[in-house]
Amino acid sequence: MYRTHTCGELRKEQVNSEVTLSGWVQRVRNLGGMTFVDLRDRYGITQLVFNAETDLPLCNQANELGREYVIKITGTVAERSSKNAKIPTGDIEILVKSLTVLNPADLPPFTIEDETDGGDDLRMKYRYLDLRRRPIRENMELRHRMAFEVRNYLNQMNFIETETPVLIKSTPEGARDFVVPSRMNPGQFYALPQSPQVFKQLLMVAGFDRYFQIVKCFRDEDLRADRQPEFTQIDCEMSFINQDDVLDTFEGMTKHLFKTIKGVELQGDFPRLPYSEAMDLYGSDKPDIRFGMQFVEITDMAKGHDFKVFDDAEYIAGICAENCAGFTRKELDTLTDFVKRPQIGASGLAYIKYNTDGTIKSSIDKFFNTEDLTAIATKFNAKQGDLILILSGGRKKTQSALGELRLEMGNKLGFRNKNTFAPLWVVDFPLLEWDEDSNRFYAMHHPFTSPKPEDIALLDTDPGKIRANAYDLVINGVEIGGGSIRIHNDELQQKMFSILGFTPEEAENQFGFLMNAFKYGAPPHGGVAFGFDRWVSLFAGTDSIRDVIAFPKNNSGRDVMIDSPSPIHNQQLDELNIQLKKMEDKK
RNA sequence: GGUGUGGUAGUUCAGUUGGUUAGAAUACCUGCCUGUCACGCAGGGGGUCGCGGGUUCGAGUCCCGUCCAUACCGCCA
Repeated sequence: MYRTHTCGELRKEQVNSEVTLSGWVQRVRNLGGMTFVDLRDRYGITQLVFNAETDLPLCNQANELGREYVIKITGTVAERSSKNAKIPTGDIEILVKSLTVLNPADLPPFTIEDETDGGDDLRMKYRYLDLRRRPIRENMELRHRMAFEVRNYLNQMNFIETETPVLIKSTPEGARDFVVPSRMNPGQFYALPQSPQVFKQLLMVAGFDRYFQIVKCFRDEDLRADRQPEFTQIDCEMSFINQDDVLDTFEGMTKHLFKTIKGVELQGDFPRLPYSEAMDLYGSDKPDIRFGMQFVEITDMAKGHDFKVFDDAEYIAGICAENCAGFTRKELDTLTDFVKRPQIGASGLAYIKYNTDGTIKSSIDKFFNTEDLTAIATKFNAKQGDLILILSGGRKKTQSALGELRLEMGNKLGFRNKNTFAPLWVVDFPLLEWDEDSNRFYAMHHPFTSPKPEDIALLDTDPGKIRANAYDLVINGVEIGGGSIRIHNDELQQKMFSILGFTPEEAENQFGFLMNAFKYGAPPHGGVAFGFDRWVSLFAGTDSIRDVIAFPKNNSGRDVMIDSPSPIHNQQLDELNIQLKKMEDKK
C-alpha cells in the first residue's frame, strides 16, 4: 500500500496512529543530529522527522534525499513541540520508521515553490513540473470546480451535454481554419471547428431543445495573452425561446458560478446596454463598468473657436476624472504619449483643469475663454478639483482611443480592482459590418444571426443599419461570451447569404445541409457560447489564460514541451498525397 | 505582416563613457550543527554574455543582420 493518508489531512486527532504517506520531497533540512523532510502531494505538505540518535542509518538515508524524489514512508503521527501555524498540518509531524525511495529525481531546472525562480519559457518547457506548484495547481482546481458547477446548473435546467464532431468542414467565413488532410479522400481536407455552431443548430432541428457542451474550439489566428489556437467554450443552444429567455437563463448561470465559486451574490439584474450606447459612453463593445468616467460629447460646443484641430474633427469628446486637477505637467505628458502611441493613434490630448480654487486652466486657453471652458466643465458635470481630458478626430477612431484612455485612467486611479465584478449584457449589435478592402458586408457575429424583426425592412435598403438579435456577456471589460437568436427559416437564411455575397451555388455548397434542415421543421432557437478559459482566468485573477490551461501553447502557437508543430515523415506525406512547397533556402 | 521590450552562471537578474580576471542572489556540492519549517554557519564548483558579421588597439557594452521569448496593432464571423 502506498498511502493511508494524503500529505494534507493529518491533524492532532491522529496523534499516535501509524500512517503511510507517499509524495515528493519538497525540502530536506539537515540539522546534524536530526533531519526534517517536507513531503508534498496535491493536498499539502507534511513534515517528516528523522532522528540520528534513534536510528542513525535511517537518518543518513533521509540525508541522501534530493529535491523531488518520490518516496514512501511509514511512521507514527506525533504532536510537534514547535508548531507551524502557516500550514494546516503544522501541529503534527511523522516520526518515520521506514523510508522507501520509489523514484529518485534529477535536480529540477527551477524551484518547485509558490514563488518559483523559473521564467515563463522554462516553466512551459517543463510544464509538468510547473503544474506541481501550488498556484498553478489551484488554477486547475478552480477550472475543474467551474466546469463542474456549469454542468450542475445546466443539467438542473434540463440541458443535455452532447458531443459534436471535431473533424468537420472548412468555410471561408470567420477565422482561419486549422485543416486536417484526409488520407482516404486524397486532396481533401477536414477543418477543425471554430465553434460547433451549425451542429448545435442541427441539434435544435433534431428537437434536443436544450443543448450544451464544454468543448475545444480551434482558430488559426495570431495569439495574445487571452487567445490560444485551441481554447474551450461553454457552448449552449435553446429552442422555443426569445432573447430575454436566453439572457435570463445565462444570467442565472453566471450568478450561480459567482455564488458557488467566488462566494459573491450578485445583486439585481445585469444592465443590458445597447451596442450604440456602449460605443457612445465607453468607446468599446466590452466596457468595463466597474467605474464611471463616461464619455461626454462636445462636438458642437467645441467647434467654431478657431482651433483647427477641433474645427476639422468629426467628433470631439472627453472624460472627466474626479479630483485629478492636481495632475502635474509630467503626468499629463505621459497621458499624451499614451494616446499618441501608434497602437492608439490619437494626434493629441487636450485637457481642462477645474482647479480647487475655482479657476480654470486648460491646454486650449488660446482658443477658449473662461466662459467657454466653464460651459464645457458644466456639460461634463465637473466639480472643482476635476480634470477633463478631451480627444478629437474621426468618430470611430476617437471613441476607441478615448476608451483606451478611460481604461488607463481607471488603472491609474485604482478603479480596476480584481475582486470587484461588474457584469453586463451588451445587446443590439449591428448585424453586418462593411469591409472596405473586399467591398462587401461581413456578418458581425456569424451568418446565422437573425436581424431584429423591426429592422428586417432595411435588408433591401440599408443593410448596414440593421440591428441583430445578438448579445455579449461582458465582465470587467472582458468579453466572456456572446450569442444570438438564430435564423430558423431557409428563405431568410438564403437572403442573408446573398447579402454576404454568396452566390446561391456557394451557399448551397457550403451550408446546403443547414438550409435543407430548416425545411423540415426548425424550431425558433438561439444560444450563446462562453470563453471558458477567459472566465476561469477572470476568477483566478490571472493576466493570461495560459495560467489556467494545463498545457498551453506559446506566443507563436508552439507547444515547447512536446515541441510541436513538427515536420512529418515523407511516407506520411505520401499517404496523404501531400507535396511540400520547397522552402526558400534561408542562407 | 508591423511596433515596443527582453536574451549574461542551473535559475532570476545587475553590469557605469567601450578598458584589469564578467558580479549578486538563489539553486547545487563539501564540512559543521538536535526543533527546523525560506533553518543557520564556513567553504567550493559553475559563463559559447542567443547566433553571425562589422567598427575599434580593445566589444557583454556601439552598428548591421538573424533567431528566440514576450506585450500590443493588424488579424480573431
